[in-house]
Formats: sequence, C-alpha cells, structure tokens
Amino acid sequence: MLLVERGQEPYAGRWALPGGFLLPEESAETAARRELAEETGLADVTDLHLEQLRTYSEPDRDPRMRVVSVAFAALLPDPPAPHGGGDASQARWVPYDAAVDLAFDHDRILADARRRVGAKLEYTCLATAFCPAEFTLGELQQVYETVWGTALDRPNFRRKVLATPGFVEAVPGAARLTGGRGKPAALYRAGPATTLHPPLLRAPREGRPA
Amino acid sequence: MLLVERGQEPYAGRWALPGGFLLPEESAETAARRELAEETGLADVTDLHLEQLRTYSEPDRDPRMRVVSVAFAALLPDPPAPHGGGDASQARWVPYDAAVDLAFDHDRILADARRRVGAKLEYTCLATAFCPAEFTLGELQQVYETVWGTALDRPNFRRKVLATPGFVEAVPGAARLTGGRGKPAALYRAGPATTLHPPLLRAPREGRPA
DNA sequence: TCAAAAGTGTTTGGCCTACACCCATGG
DNA sequence: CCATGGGTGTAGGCCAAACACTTTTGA
Repeated sequence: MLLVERGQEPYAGRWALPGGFLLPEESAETAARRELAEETGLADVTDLHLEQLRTYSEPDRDPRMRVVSVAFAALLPDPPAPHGGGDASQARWVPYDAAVDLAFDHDRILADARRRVGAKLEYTCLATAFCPAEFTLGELQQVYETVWGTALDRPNFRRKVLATPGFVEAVPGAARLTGGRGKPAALYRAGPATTLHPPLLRAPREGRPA
Repeated sequence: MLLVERGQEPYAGRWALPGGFLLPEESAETAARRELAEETGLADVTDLHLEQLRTYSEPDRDPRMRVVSVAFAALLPDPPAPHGGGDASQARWVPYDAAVDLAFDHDRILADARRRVGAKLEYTCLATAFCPAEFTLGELQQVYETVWGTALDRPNFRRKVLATPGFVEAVPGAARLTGGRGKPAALYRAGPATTLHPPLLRAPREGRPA
C-alpha cells in the first residue's frame, strides 16, 4: 500500500492514503491518475488500470470542511520508490497488514479496497494487473495467494488459468528463472479477456471435509 | 426503471434518471434516499437496499456547469405509482428495454446499473430485494430470468437456492397462488446471508454442446 | 378432465480436487 | 546429487444439468 505521512493538521504525523483535489477541468479518474504520477514519479500511468471503488461523502469525514472523496485503486507490479511532496512530508510502501490506524476514514477505504480487489480476482482477469508485462504462472498464482491469504494447488491453478480463453497468452519460446533455483518458467502475457467464466473460486480447501 | 421527464432545459422533454443535489449536511446515500422517497411517495425507504454504483465526474457531462453525480440503484418489488414534481414534469415506470435515449449520460449510467445488478445476482443474495417480504421460489426465479434474460431449470434452481444456507427461510405453513392457476407455492422470506458460496452461475445452457 | 404451476426423484457426465510423478536448474 | 520450482498425468468424488414424474389447484 502506498501511504503518505501527513505534514499538516488534521492528523499531522499520521499516515494516510495519497490523494488530492480535482482541478476545474478534470474528471475524478484523471485527477487520481495525476496524483498517482506525482506521488510515485511514474511517467506512464496512462495505460494503468484504475479501479473506481466508491465515493465517501459523509459530511463529517474531514473535520475542516465537507470533503467528498472518490476512491480509486491502482495495481502496480513493480512499485518504484515513492516521492514525498505537497502536503505530505514523506511517502512509502507498506504491507497491507501494517497499514492501520490511518487518518480520516482511510482505514475503512483501505478495507473496502482489499475486499473489492479480492472479490474481483475471482471473476475477472484483474490479477494480471499485479504482474509485469511478461510473467510466469507462478507469479500470477502468488498474486491470488497473497490477496486471498490462502494456498492454491499449483497444477489445478495452472489448468484453470490456461483453460480460460483470453486470460493469458504464451510468449513463444520465452522462459525465465523465478526463485533463483528451479526449472525456468514459461512466460505469459495478459490476454484480451476481462471476465472469467467460470470464476476462479477461493477457498478450494475449505469445502466439507471427506 | 423509474424515469422522470425533464421540464427544463437542457434536455427539456427528454426522459432522465431521477436525481437531485446534496443538501449541506447530507451524505450521497442520504440524499439519494430522500430523492427516492420524494419521487415515489414511499414513506419507509429507510430499510431499502441502496447500492452505490459509481461516480460520474466528466467535466462536460452537464452543459450548464460541472456536476459530479454519485449513482445509486434501488430495487423495489412492488413499485407504487410515481409522483412528478420538482423540475420533472412527470414520472413513470418503464421497462428496461424502453428506457433509451435518456438525457445527459444517463443511458450509460443505466447500462452500468444493469450490468452491476446482473453480476451481483450471481454471488450475492441481492435477488430477494426485488421480491416482496414473502415470496415464492418461482417469483425469485423470475427475478434472475428477467435480469439475465435467460431461462433457468426450475428444479435445479430450487435446489441451489435451498442448499445455500441463509439465502431464504421457509414461512411455515404459508402458501399462495401465483399465476392464478396451479398448485399454491410455499412462501419464503429473505435469510440472513448476504453472499452466495458457491455463486449461482448464469448461462447454464451456454456450455459447450455435447 | 385438462392445463398450469409447484415440487420430487434420478441418472449421467463433467469438472475439479488431491496427489503422484517427471523435468530442469543452481548450489 | 539434492533442493527447489515448473510442468504433466490421473483417479475418485462431488455436483449439477437434464428430464421424467407426481401433486395440487382453477377452469
């Protein structure tokens, strides 16, 4: 999770989700993309998937004034070192479990984001957005295992992914070592499909025991 | 679909989704609930499910000025006759397929709503929100068939619903005739569950043919 | 007595879990 | 030659699609 440390009141010194205000001629997504570019220093955020989560509009969520926030989630496979700046004194990447006690209602927003992304992994091809342009099936599986917090059976995962048309496309002849050791893994690219039919269900080991 | 006919420019005389502006101390959901109550004349919209769809913030979506809209979907089993009023000259219920050529970007919003509701039927218990407090399984099945536009096998649908714990609860001893003829159907209430595991998949007759 | 709708039973096939096994590479 | 990760094969079991059948009502 990309967090910024607040430099001003309210919540000075607390960590928060990065964000900012819309410019007069911006849509919320354009503004989110701009803020992300500023915070990460990434040059090409144009083809990055931005998932609109939901809008938070409770009148008292910011003690200074009424602020309506449209929350987005972006998924970066290789996060660069973040830049501080603006009203944030510094920025850093933090594991999900360590991102607690945030400013404003950002704990809730982050929890909503986690649940939404976890659910979308089941029935969309979103997982490839966490991977670099070319990735191994082991890396793709780790995305699921990390977000869901469960272990998946490798052979079955592999079959299910390859059986879904348009989910991934093989990069012919390419292979790469992943963990340093072991057999080099074949490389894949994200395919044209966006939804998974049938879905990739969670908790395969949580069925009724034999 | 509840539509209102616009009485003012822009788009005077065109049909549009009902809506309005936030009051100073309202959240978007509170405002949506208030607008819905005004438009339908319903007294108790407090325990009605309001699903936040997404926020539309393109700068030019309203020619008069910049308007950011937070779209919600409400599901009414027995819609009452709507009230006109406000800047709408009249209001009416319209079948989904007839709700075309709406004002602003409301065609897109309506299409987003349809897709979202259809998807949520698969993995949540949302369908009961379309039914009255006590309903038959045939009525519940019609919700799925209407939104998805597909036919479902009645015995299998019945088993799947009853096999999902907390989806529906039998009303003991109660029965009601549905189509005028036929055997009276047992009545059910919505259960405490909110998500379906495993999901109720669409398109059972669209698998690879034998 | 027929039509229509609810509800039950049963077969069959497909999918999917679980696990065993081979392959390739680095140390 | 062993540990590690990639990849293939397969048997068993569960589940669900498909459809036949019974039940109960109104006309």
